[in-house]
Amino acid sequence: MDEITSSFERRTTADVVFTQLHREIASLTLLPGTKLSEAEVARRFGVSRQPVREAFSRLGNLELLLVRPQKATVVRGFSLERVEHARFIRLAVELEVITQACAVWDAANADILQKNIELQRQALVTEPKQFHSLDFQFHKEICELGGCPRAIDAIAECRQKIDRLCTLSLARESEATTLLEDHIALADALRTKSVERALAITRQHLGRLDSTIEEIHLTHADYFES
Amino acid sequence: MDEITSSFERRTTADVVFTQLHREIASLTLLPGTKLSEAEVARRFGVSRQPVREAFSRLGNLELLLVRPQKATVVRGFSLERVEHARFIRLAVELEVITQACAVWDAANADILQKNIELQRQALVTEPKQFHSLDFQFHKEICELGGCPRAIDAIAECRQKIDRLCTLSLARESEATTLLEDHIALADALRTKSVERALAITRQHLGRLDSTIEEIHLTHADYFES
DNA sequence: TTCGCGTAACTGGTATGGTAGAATACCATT
DNA sequence: AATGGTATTCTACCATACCAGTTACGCGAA
Repeated sequence: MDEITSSFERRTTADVVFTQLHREIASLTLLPGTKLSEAEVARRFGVSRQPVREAFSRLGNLELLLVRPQKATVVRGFSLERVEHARFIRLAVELEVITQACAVWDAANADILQKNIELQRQALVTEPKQFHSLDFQFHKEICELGGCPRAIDAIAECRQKIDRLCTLSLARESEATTLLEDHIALADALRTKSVERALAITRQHLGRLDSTIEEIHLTHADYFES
Repeated sequence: MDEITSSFERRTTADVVFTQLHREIASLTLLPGTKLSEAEVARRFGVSRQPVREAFSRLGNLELLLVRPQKATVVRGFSLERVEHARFIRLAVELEVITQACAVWDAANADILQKNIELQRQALVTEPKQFHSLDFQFHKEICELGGCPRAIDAIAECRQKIDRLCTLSLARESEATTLLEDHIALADALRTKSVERALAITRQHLGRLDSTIEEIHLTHADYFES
């Protein structure tokens, strides 16, 4: 999740400002449409405007901020187009990961994945909060064991864009059971190397977000840009 | 500093520096390993260090520059891992685009694509240089007609990373004939909505880059990082 | 000659002041 | 009251100066 907090390297002031602002935007502490100014943020953090500027630039690259010359910079809202694009890319990548994983899958891989599923099952009843990180871990292990270790980065990037949106949904917890069933089915399809079935499950699995996205689009239309 | 660089939007100094440096890096005018310093580039463009800094930051985000605190900034070399990752993502996206395109393809779409192919055929004998832009256009039209207009952006992003590498290859021209044949076969598969065949062709089509990449990895090992 | 060390010449990061352009408030005129 | 032009006040952008690490070079000693 946190490729940002690669905390070994020297952390510059700009890094600190960036990380904090990123957190606040992603968690919707800063709502879409909020106006930010270099000077104001600089005062808030007790630093000069330069590192703030740097942070703004990076957040702009991530499409979290809209900074236009000589005009106020604002927190970007959601865009159905961008969210659907991210969802599309993630689907495409996951499908190809599954395809390649099926080609190399063996019993050892299946066992490793099974262990993760057991943890998910436990988390579902004891610590639902932890389920999401296990979910991520599940997909990550498929990438790594399937021979596409870097694919998880692309997936995480897409997830990030969608997750900011899904923070608004209330129904996420109740879906965990369904997601776990998907994971079990997917692990089984992998074990038997049933490519077509694994792909179909993946499509359905990722498709479950669509209703959530649609719901939020209707209930929080004011947070959307276009 | 007020040269009318590009018509409508106001182009900041940082934009100009970024665009120019990007061009030079992508075209290998600036070779991997070349050391750049903010001050030096600033002098070269006759601007202050600030816009240069901004440009460096953006190029760093694109993994074209490696900027490390208190040490010299260098033009990043190639990395087989990064190139293969880009190739992987592109393949994944193209495959899913084809899948979705097959689902909605109709005769009108087939005609539009056919026109492009005719142009490619002509370009092959008259203006080989133009073939590559038609190639891009071909894939773009599939995206748009297939209902994934933004997918071409992701594809272009991957292409960019690979193209910088392929500039080093001599054999690209001779491959054009093969690529055209792929395009013809792909268009045919789409017209008949043969999903599996279209996917297989796409895999083969994109796989043709592998030998080129491998060749360059061997002949220009010094431009590679890891 | 070779090795060790200190210094000087870099590097990018930060702070601050000033500038041009865009938005807004406000007053004059109709 | 409605509207047009103007002045004020925002904004991000750019330039300059300074700082803290890093590197490289040269000098002196072994």
